[in-house]
Amino acid sequence: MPRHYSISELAREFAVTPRTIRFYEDQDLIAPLREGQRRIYRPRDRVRLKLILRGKRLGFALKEIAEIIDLYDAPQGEAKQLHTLLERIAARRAELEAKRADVEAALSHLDGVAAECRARLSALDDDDAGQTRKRRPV
Amino acid sequence: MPRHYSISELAREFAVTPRTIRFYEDQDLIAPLREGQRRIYRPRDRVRLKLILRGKRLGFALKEIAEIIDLYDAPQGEAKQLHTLLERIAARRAELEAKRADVEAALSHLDGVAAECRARLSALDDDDAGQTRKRRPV
DNA sequence: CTTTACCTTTACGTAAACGTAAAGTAGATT
DNA sequence: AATCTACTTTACGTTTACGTAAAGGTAAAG
Repeated sequence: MPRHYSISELAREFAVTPRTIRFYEDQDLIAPLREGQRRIYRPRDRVRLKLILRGKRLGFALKEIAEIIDLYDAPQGEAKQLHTLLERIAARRAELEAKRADVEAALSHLDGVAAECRARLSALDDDDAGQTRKRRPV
Repeated sequence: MPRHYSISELAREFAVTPRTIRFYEDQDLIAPLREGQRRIYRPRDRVRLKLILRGKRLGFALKEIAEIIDLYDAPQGEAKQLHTLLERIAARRAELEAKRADVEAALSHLDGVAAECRARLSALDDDDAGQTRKRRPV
């Protein structure tokens, strides 16, 4: 595994444009090293990008994603800070569980429609059978 | 339960503005009746709005949501159409399962951070105990 | 030495999803 | 009759998340 990546390497891997990655940097979501003028992305930068894109797929805004990522690489500090960190993690957990509930609801709704769809299909088959006997019933 | 709703009633219930609901109508996502000039929303319109908002929470664009909703109230038609409908449903299902996987990954990642956080806390407690004996260990 | 392949910054453009104001309508209330 | 209250349309404004040139730097290849 390479120690670091160029911007277009990362762009290719995650199917985004370099512009997108530079934009995330501009929004302080990622902070690659520089080698002269060029950006050098370490594995941890790659992980951050991955987290950003996952957050996007789940419908989080970049600002929210920034807060979420901050949770990940901030587990330093005193006991009090660790406690507030745990609270913020719990809040994010709740958001994610809500999203999971939404996904489950959407899935079961979709399954319901599919079931009805298949029912209509078998009804059509039955009609067909009653008239022409061409298809076998389910 | 009321047979129908005004736009501001729906807006209140779902915590959006009337403007938002009118916008969805402009985008052909919803089509209320009219009583003179006023919009009248039936229960099915309310359900549609609910589906729209759920789609939004999951990060779908309004155009995608339009296609998804079309799946729901289109289960009419011939066998061939029903088959292509089933295929499109399967495609949406795959998208939703991918989203669910993303949610699960994010949740377990978050749990990992929380665990590390608690570990650091107990380490701090241990240090404390070794020095002052004030807190009990976990 | 020039071309090629990447990279850089700067900056204006754009699509999506509404926000917000303006100006008017229509029914209920005082 | 006048004033609310809730609705309407029209239209320009705004934020987010990039797209898309434009103009230039740098190192390797031909």
